[in-house]
Amino acid sequence: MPDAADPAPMTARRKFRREGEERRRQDLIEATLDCVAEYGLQGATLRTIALRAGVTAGLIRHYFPGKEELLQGAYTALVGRMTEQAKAALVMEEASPRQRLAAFVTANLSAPIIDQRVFSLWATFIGRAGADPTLARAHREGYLGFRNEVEAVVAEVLAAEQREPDASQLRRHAIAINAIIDGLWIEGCLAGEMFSPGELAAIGIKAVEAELGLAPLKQDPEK
Amino acid sequence: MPDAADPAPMTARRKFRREGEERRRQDLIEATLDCVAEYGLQGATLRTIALRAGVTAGLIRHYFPGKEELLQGAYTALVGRMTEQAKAALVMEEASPRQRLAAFVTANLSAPIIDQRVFSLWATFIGRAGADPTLARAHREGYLGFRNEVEAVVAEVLAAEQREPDASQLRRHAIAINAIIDGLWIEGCLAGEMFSPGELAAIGIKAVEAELGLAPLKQDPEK
DNA sequence: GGCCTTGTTGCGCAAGTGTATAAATAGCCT
DNA sequence: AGGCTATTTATACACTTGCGCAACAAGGCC
Repeated sequence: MPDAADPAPMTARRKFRREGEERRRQDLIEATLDCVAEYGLQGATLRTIALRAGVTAGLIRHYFPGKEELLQGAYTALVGRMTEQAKAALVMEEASPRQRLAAFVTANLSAPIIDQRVFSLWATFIGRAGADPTLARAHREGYLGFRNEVEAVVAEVLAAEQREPDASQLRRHAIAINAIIDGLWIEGCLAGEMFSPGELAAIGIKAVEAELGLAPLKQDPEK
Repeated sequence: MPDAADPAPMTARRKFRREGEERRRQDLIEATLDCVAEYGLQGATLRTIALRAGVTAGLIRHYFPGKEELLQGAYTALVGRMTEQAKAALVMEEASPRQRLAAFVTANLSAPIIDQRVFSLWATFIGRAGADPTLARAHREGYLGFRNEVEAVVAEVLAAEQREPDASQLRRHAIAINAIIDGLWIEGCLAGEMFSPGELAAIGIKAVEAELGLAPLKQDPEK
């Protein structure tokens, strides 16, 4: 009785809630992306990630075999979201091919695709592509998927203009248009304040139409 | 005599050579860039860098107050080299503005500017621009410098064609052309094998000429 | 040649890292 | 209500990290 003194836990054990497995995984991945975007790969430690997710570090190992798998999961989620958003701008039915192309360019050069956080994540991960074949392949697949979408719309646009480009020309157009969008996307993410709202999209549309040899729609042709 | 036993250094102290200050700094910065490109920011530890540079880790502190300054120095050196190389393609005298523009595009889309290592470095550092104002400013300055160069050549090209674009048009052209070059540069660095030699340059030149509304030089106009 | 400066090494340290594992408790099932 | 189990916490551990410091020696100077 008297001997077993009061356990007197000086520090109470932390309260916690049990969450569904999928929910926790998503939370952890989101916290990982937050940390990578904010502190870089070196600053994204398990403890920081756990803190951001509102759990303790040990829990991560319950959902991921190790840090590497967590990062891979985070990158996969990021790429998935990016390509999904980019392609979403193409689904508008009942619009002329040209309108769809313009809408596609505009969507890819406006919020939420123009976003500094996403750019930071993209750059941080893609910077490792040279050393990590997994990343390199993931980029390649995403890039080709995106380019094929572009190529499909371009084909529609040119068909509507009674032009019949061969496969080689189509490929070149798609590569060039993809580059235009990528280049403007980067600048918009890195220094958005340098451009007035809608300016990047306008520049992009003009450049794309020039690449395809399309006459401007409304304005008088050049000066 | 007998007491002070043989010091008997089991391991001999490492031999070394004294190098000039500037030489050592450059070596250390180069080793840093190597490590960052190969292992990322997290893998670029003082010990790894020192090993690559052929010195011991402690020496780094003799030349840089801390790791952060070393990384800043490395990034500064990288940016300097990149812009220097990019601009070097413009110095050719005795060439028509159009030839200079084409040469500029070609140079920026060929080796050594198309280079996976440099791209990895660029991406790794620029990914931190969102969180590090120093990096953001460095990028901004480099970008504007590059864009101004582009704008100057564009002005020359259009002047030679008897066209008189206003400042706003010139700005838009420069932004678009810069984006074209950047976008193609990225693809060339990330997946160079996907393009035949000179293909990116050819696509870039065509896209730039389309953006400026220039008729192709040799071939019959379009198809 | 011997000294003196200082570039350079070698080692130690506290903080932080990813991983491993035991102890606790939240919440479902009966 | 009470037990079971899987989720979650907490702690330990081996290792690495950036940094500080004292000893050492390379190479110029007299």
